[in-house]
Amino acid sequence: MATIKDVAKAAGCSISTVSYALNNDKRIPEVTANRIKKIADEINYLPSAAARNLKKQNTNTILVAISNFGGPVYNELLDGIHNELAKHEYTMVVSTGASSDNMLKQRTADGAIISDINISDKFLRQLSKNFKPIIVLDRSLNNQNINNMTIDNLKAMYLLTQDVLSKGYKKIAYVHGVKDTYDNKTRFSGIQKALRENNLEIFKEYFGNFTKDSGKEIASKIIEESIKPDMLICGNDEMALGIMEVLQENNIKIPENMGISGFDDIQLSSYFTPKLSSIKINHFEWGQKIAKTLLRLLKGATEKSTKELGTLIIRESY
Amino acid sequence: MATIKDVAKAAGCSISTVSYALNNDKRIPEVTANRIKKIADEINYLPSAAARNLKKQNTNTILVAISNFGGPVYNELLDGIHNELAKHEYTMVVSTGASSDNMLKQRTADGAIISDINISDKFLRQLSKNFKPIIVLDRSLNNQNINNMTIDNLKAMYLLTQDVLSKGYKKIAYVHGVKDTYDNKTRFSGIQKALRENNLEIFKEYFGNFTKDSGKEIASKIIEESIKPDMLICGNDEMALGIMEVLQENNIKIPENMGISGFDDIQLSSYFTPKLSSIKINHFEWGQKIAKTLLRLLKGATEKSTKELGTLIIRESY
DNA sequence: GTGAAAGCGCTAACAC
DNA sequence: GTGTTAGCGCTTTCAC
Repeated sequence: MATIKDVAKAAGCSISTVSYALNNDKRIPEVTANRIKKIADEINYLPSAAARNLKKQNTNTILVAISNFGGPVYNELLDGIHNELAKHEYTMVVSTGASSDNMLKQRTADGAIISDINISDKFLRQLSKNFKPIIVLDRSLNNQNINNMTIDNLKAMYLLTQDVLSKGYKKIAYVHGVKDTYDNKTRFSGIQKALRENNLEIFKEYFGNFTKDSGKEIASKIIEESIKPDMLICGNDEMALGIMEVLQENNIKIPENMGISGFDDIQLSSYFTPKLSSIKINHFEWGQKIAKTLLRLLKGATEKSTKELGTLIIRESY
Repeated sequence: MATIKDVAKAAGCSISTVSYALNNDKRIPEVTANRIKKIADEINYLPSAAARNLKKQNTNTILVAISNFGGPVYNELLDGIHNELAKHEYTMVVSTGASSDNMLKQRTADGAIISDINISDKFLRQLSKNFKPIIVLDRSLNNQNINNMTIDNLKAMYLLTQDVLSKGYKKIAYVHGVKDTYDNKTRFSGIQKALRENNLEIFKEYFGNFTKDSGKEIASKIIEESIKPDMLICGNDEMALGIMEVLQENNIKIPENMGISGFDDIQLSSYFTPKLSSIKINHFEWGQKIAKTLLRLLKGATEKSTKELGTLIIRESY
């Protein structure tokens, strides 16, 4: 590995001159700078991030921590964030699980975007003491170094429930995702709010974990029940899809025998028969907004927490 | 930010003792070590990756560079790689576009896994001079520091084509993905090999770019052709899905009027009507294999290039 | 068992 | 315009 010293030797100058030249400092005449750059290139020199980061006390990198790569919701969000960050010469890096912990602890990034319920509030609060801007997408957590930008789950579910009610459904059940998560709780709150305003109560609650498999299990239970709900509002699309699959295999017709709705509007949902009604979030745009906010935070700005609005997509499932 | 110095001061010992204690060096008695660890914790000390990386000349991090987050094929692959790497205390980080370039150049990782055709062979070869193990998944590139682990496209497509032939299809067309990519070329070669062995020739070639939209465009053309193929072998599922959508809208029945096949077996393909026949790759397991190989490479082992086998999934589309 | 000190590869203040 | 040098925060060799 060639270092700045090697370049200096090859160019017959000092390492500071090399450093200046390579960083386009105006004091070095263009001719000299170009000569040095050429030499650096020839001996295959690439600056070491470790040394530079240590000296500059920053990394020019943003970490995005997600709960897993397998889910269908992150893709566009990540592309949106990256799209915006790249415009500003920031490097974006994505991690999950233990890797996120490591990256966060070691301050391998100048800022972080968190969407991983496995990372505890406590850890994040601890971290925020030494780590500048953190934006959380999956919880309501706030302090001088932590901002939250969440989806307006409550409002979206409130609207959806009102629409469901207007279609005449009476026995409305909610299919929970992971119980204590921010998304699940606020989604449920939206339903309850709409129900309450209509002097109704939730007919039944089922408990899943946001996965398709948990939806299937729930559907198996529903099939055996003598008194069934007439509408299932699900915490997300994946559970709704799992439920529909099993229900239909057991000759329960959707929406004739039972209505169902999801949340997220993943791609699959519009291909399923019947097409799933859901709440659509423009994840790409949301990602861009998040990145823009982070960039402002990095510059020292103070930002308010925001809520991203979803739009109700009514298709065939209720 | 607390540094090792602050810990030393607080503990009333030297920084070397702190370093030893924190790294579980056996020379430090457990009592002392625990006391120091507790103090470090109290003052919120976390070691700096930059300093440590600079000193140790490694990062304990693996970079995975992919072409975009939007595609449906990477998810399981990434989870597979991470799953294996995490077992060995490595940090995995994923990047795309310019971020990948930056990470690679700056040696922010000890090794890299590349699946991004936007990164040139030349750049990779250059990089391999200073950067230890690189595994490429999307091309056939080899030198002492670069290994390739690709999908056995040729074999898979050969098998698929033979199956297609056995079903009686005669006018077989190929829908290309991005023309000069390894995946596209080798997939086409597999088809040609099978055709040749049966004294047949490709009936027609269409040119897309692996996206659903390019599939739609191609379908629009096909509709207007007076002499149509009776079978479309597509370079991947996404194009096949796009084609099917448009074809069906125009009353061309699949598989009655025209057969079609994909490659990758993405989740959507089994939900589409008709269900798409494709080549399935177990991306999670493949990811694990890749990580294991990389880990061995990191230890200095020499590895041969490998080809991951796909399995033919015959459903309803031909 | 503990500490002093060198040094990893850079940046930037300062001197000339 | 160019060079000298301190120092970022660690690890590790060498003394004691």
